[in-house]
Parts: sequence; structure tokens; C-alpha cells
Amino acid sequence: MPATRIPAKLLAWYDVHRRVLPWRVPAGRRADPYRVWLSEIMLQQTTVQAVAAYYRKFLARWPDVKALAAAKEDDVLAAWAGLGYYARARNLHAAARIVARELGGRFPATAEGLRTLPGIGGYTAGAISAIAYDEKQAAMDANAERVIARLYAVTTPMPKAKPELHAHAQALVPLRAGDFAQALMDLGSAICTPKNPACRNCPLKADCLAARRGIQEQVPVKVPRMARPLKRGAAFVARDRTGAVLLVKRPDKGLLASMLQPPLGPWGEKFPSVRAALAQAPFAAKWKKRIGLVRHGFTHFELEMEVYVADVAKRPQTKGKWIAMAKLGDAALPTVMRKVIAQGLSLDKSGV
DNA sequence: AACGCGTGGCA
DNA sequence: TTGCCAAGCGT
Repeated sequence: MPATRIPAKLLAWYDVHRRVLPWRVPAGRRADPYRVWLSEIMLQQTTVQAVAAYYRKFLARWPDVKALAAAKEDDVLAAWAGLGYYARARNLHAAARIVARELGGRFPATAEGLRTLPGIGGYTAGAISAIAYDEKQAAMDANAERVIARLYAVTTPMPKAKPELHAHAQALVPLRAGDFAQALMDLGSAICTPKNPACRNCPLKADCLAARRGIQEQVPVKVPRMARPLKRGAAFVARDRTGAVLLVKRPDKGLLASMLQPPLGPWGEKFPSVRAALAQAPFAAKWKKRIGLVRHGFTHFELEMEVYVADVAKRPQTKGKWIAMAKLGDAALPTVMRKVIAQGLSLDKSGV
């Protein structure tokens, strides 16, 4: 079976079916490396749907790498709040400063050079260099890996199969490297989906070994994930007379690094008793436990929190900052902490 | 080389 | 409701 026609078929399909996305330029136009970079960082493990609004917001506020480098890290984190994987925001800011201050405001033009910037790994380096500079690089995200694994019926389990898949893809990269990378992703997103792939509409059906053998749904081979453990704890929403809420900053490493939250107790197997919870509270007050709880799923564990609320006439001497209700929307609050505050204030999440 | 790291949409 | 999954990276 001649594999040489695969890129041509895929590109022909892409020219007709390519998605219009905020970070994509019309066919034949030169992409701005800053915009490609910004979009690719946001798109890491994140859906197009979720990214679009954040991308527009960032681009309007920080239109080039110099502007982003001049921003305060806390402002970048606040703008990123809700998008998840917050290390990306800190790496984004750090990389912007390196590009602006050490590289004269220009991104490296090769995958190898891009790879040295924080937050840019193998996939993102390949994607930026292909899309913005037309370097002949494969960009192996989960979509590309799935498409290639099926085309060649690679049954080696993931992630062991990654080098093999990359080699197959790299051998296919045509002159239009950027379009090829994006075409693989669009195909994986629209046709070659994880479940119920639309092989009937696939431009590569005749070339697909997995489809020929009827094993397309079993490829790529993945090992089942472990069940996520459940953790429980108490959260403390303190409110002053103006409605301002007490927030503290998380440590700069680990879960939700450098983000804001109401004071929390430690997480364990069980909820603390009311007596134990009061001992965890940031200060003594008439804490009242709200009915119900906040549930939130993280990548590797589930969290349930009971929310305690206190109204204080005078702000007690305690660690943290009191943030006015009107400013909560712009604060560096991750989604789980917005749920906690909403529960504490008995608000809809949209109110925070 | 596994594991830690968010969130929301979907079946 | 629950589990699965997404344009991965850093350590």
C-alpha cells in the first residue's frame, strides 16, 4: 500500500474542512509566533471550546510578547483562573520574559530552540515551529497519535508506542508542515475520534490498517486508569460587613500553585467533626456549617469540602487579604475555590 | 519513568 | 451519575 499519498489526501481534506479558529490565519497567510505559542500553551490538555474565550482575552490585554513580559505574574494567574493547569500560566509568563529580555523579543525559529523555553515540550515545540515557521516537524498530540496509531495499526500500548508513532508521523511531514500538523488534529477531532470514529467519512480510510482489520476502536491501546481516591476537608468563608471575603495565597509549588483560596483545613479520609473544624479555622468566630458540600474532581483525586461561614463585624488580625465581592470575579481563584465561595455565600457559581 | 497537575463536556 | 477524555509538561 503506497503511503506516499497520505499527506496529499489529508491536506486536500483539510483545505475543505479546516476549522476556523481564533488563532488560525487564512490559508497562505503567515502566522504570528506569539499567537501560535499562546494558543498552543492554552490548548495543552484543554478543549478548543474552553480556550477560545481565554485566548481572545489574553490577546486583547497582552497583544505581544513584550506586553506579556511586562505584566505582573499575579495578573497573568488571575486572567488564567478557571482554565486549569496553572503551572502553564507561570511558565507562560516566565517564557515571555525570557523571549522579551534575552532574545530581543523574538521567539526561537526552530523546534530545538523553542524546546528550551519553560512550558514548551516536544509537542508544542513541533507545533509552533511547523505552524509559525514551516519547519518540517511532526506535532504529536493525542489526536495525531491516535490517527497515526490507527493508520499503521500500532498495537504497542501507550505511552511506550510514542517514539514509534512519532517516527511514522515524521516520515510523512510534507512541505506544508503547519497545515499537516493541524490537519492531523482536525481529523482526530472530527473524524478519527476516540469512540465511534466516522471512518465512512475519512479521507484516509483506504490507507488505514486498523480500519481494514476492524480494530480502529481498540487502537491506540491504553492501560486503564486507577480509581481516584476521595479526600475530604473543611473550608472557611469569612465575610466582613462590606461583603469582602478573606483569601489566602497557596504555596508556589504543587496543586493550584500560587492561586488564591479561602482558608482551608487539611484534607483527609473523613470530614473533621465540627469541633475539629473549628480548631482548623483561621480565627475564632461564630462559624456555621453550611448545608451540603462542595464536590470537585481533580486529575488524580476527588475532593469534598464542607463549608463553614462566619460574618465578622471587624476584620480579625489574620493571614491573607480581604477581597471585595465585586473583585472576586477578577481574582486568581481556581474553579474549585469559586465553588467553595459560592457555597459559602449561597450564590450561584456564576455570581463568583 | 511514572506521577502530579484542572476543568468541563459528553455518553 | 460516573467515568472518560482533551492541541502535555516538569520532575
